[in-house]
Amino acid sequence: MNPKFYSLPIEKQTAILNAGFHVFSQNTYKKSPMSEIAEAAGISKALLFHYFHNKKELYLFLWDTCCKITVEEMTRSGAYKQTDLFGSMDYGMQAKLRLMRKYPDIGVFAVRAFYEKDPEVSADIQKSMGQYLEIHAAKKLQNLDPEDFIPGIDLQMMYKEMYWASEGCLWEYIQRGCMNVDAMEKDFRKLLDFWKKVYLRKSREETRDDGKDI
Amino acid sequence: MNPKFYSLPIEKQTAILNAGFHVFSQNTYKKSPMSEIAEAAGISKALLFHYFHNKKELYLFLWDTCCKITVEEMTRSGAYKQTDLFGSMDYGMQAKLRLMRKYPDIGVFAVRAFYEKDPEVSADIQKSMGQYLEIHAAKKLQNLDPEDFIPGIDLQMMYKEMYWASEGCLWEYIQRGCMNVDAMEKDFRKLLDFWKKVYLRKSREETRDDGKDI
DNA sequence: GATGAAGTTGACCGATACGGTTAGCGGAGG
DNA sequence: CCTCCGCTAACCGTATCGGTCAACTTCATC
Repeated sequence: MNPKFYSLPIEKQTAILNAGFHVFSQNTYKKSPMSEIAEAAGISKALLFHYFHNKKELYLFLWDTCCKITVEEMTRSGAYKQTDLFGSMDYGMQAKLRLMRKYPDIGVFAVRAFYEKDPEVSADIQKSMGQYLEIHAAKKLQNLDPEDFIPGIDLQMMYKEMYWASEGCLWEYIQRGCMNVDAMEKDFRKLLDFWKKVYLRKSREETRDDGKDI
Repeated sequence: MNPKFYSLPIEKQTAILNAGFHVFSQNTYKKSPMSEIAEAAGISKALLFHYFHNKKELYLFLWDTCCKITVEEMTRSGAYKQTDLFGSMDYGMQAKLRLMRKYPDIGVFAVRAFYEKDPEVSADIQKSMGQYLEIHAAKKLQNLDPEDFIPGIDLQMMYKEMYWASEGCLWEYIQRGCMNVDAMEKDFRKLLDFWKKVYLRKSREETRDDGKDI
């Protein structure tokens, strides 16, 4: 990959990145033409080939930057430092939203690349995964105090359920095509509030008096 | 579309359907070649063109059968007749699982087709949507008795959250590529049990004694 | 304003893949 | 033996692909 890419104005750099993310997120690796990427980025195909020797190199570069960017944003958000569960979820969510605002298709690109089966790239993708995978660990659960939550609740299940719900919400926006990040943030925040009210013991105590009949 | 398609042995019919669902779910309409569909169905391209005059006809046929099949399965499941929320969710889930067992890619195909932008087919897709859209209505919420649930809970939010969680769970399987429907059913059932325990008032009453301290 | 380096592109190349057609194979039924 | 019918290999004209290259623009330097 040509280092001159980095001396491009940043808007053009992200334009190229986003064009790549977009095209590769819509189709298989083999069915994603370089010409389409160039057009989406607003440059000529020849220039795209000037920055990246071939399609494979561009693809793997996109994958690498995708991973790097995500990890950076997540660690920088402080989501991993926070000990409070909902707090760290909030920070993590904000980091994700910031990412999607700058790179609308990075999420879909990531999952497609991860499950890409084309032998020309799949091996390299899987090989580079080792470094990034353990970060997402769900060890969050280990240092949770059950006393904070409503009695008898399965904390692992609760966490899984919250993860799925936020993923489901996210996919609803993704599928729609146009990424309205502001509306997404509102929805996520409503989810967080809902969970706090339902799962946390303290907030339950406050409203418990209403329901002591029967 | 050639009516002789229907006189094929049913396994071959579903093989062709699934091949179409699969290929069209992986790529854009334009980037999904008929040859690939034929190969996935285990027949020659020429024969595929014998049953469907051209690509567009096959695509719209797939879309129509997709809608028809789904509506049939959902109404037949009794999910719409049930008045109990979790019961109807259970039935609906079972119907969905039955569908995905028979047509593993029908879900992804449906969303991709719905948001397909290719002018050759998008208009026809959108036109035929009118008939099917109102069925999915969330009027379930109207005849829910708040007394059944824990006090102070936002029922609409609860329903949305449950919907998102099941979608998120489903997408996790879908993205992985291989569709392990049995594992999916287990996960869904665990979700349902979890929700019942957390949201329903009755089940909360039973476990409340454990947590009356402070 | 001449010069040269750097940035950028339209046009091109060989190969392949596409949607769709057709001639013909093989088997069953008369 | 003929004929119908399910089915396919091979084919056709065209479009598209990854990748290259010569030439054009831009712009700083002298």
